[in-house]
Amino acid sequence: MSLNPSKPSRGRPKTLDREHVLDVAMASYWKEDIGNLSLNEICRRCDISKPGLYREFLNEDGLMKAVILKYHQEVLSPVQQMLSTDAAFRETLDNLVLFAASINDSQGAPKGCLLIKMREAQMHLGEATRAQIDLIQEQAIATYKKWVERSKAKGEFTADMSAEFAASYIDAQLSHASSQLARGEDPQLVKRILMAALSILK
Amino acid sequence: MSLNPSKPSRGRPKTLDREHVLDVAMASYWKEDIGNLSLNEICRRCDISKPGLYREFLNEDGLMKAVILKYHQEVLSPVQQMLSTDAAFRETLDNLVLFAASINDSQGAPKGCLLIKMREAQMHLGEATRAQIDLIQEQAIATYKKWVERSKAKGEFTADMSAEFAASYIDAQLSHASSQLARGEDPQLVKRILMAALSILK
DNA sequence: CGCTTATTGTACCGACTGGTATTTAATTAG
DNA sequence: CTAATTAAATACCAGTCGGTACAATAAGCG
Repeated sequence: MSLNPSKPSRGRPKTLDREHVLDVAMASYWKEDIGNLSLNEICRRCDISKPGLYREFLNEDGLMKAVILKYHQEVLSPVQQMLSTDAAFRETLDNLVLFAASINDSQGAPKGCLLIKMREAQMHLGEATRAQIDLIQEQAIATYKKWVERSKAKGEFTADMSAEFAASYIDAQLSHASSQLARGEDPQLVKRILMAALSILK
Repeated sequence: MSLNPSKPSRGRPKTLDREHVLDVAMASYWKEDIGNLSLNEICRRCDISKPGLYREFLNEDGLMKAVILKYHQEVLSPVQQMLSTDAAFRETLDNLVLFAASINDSQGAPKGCLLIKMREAQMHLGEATRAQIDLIQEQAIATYKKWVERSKAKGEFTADMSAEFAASYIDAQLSHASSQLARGEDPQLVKRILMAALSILK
């Protein structure tokens, strides 16, 4: 409607590129120590003024919530979609491992999952950010659970445990792998540990 | 020698109680968000002045290193000793689980392992603290490895994996359990996940 | 009693934080 | 053109941080 891309609105035209700011902020939070990344630093990196950032995101909490939302849409959603396909359980499980342990050794590349990293950051995350993280987390567990239930129905999941527990277990192991990667541990070892832990599902 | 407890040394008598400070600091770091605990706050809680703390511990890095050292001596050493007994592998493994998932629901009680919590704190830990953490970590892995090797020799460990990998795996799972507890997750669920993950060793 | 030695706490430092009041610049509407 | 509207950036705020200069204090020694 009014969101017409060619909107000759009143006032001074906006130059702040929201997506660019989110890109820079996401990469920064992902790669570096979240607790030591100030808004001032983000502004410096985006070459925007601080009031500009506050006008766009309200406050630090707003920025981080927007970042985690973008991360979910761009990185996590594809994985969740993969869990909704009809592929064989083991095949999907392998894909999950590949995703979690995906190795990108290029210097400065982000390691692990930003969501997990934020969840583990004990720092004072704002309420909105925290709520957003919890929401995504719940969605993930629910997705795992449905996946396991479908696989059980197909006879592809035979381990003796509830779908509920299996979902928690899978989430826990993937989270841990991400956390190890973020800490800089050897990706090959992380992958082996993950595969060993998930082997109880076969 | 000269460390005689009754030393009528010159100068103004010392009133700063090093052990008390370490107790308070350890409990604080253990229970709360490490990144948001300032030296000022520690001083307030110990009722000491800031220069007093600096004289005793040099700087924040020194304090944290001293804390993690105390934690190792008081909390971790007994566990490592347990791993050096001749008890049956499974029995020791059960004890390990009990320790890791030890439930203390009293309000404000520390959850999880301080060492793991510090390792995960992405915040800028000082060099001395970081080195101390790495050292203890290496010791732990080495202890696990020896334990597995002894158990293999006794025929009590039959899983098809190297002692090296088993040690990493055990450490990883215990770390993760600690991390979950610190995050406030349900201790019963954490324990079930841990037991499931360690079941591949039996 | 000073003199020396050692520890104390007050009061401060510069740097940085999240957040904002205020002015200036760029555009459309009339 | 002027007025209205919107966004821009400068310059600031109070608060906190890790860390320190320095003077006061309390003891033994002579």
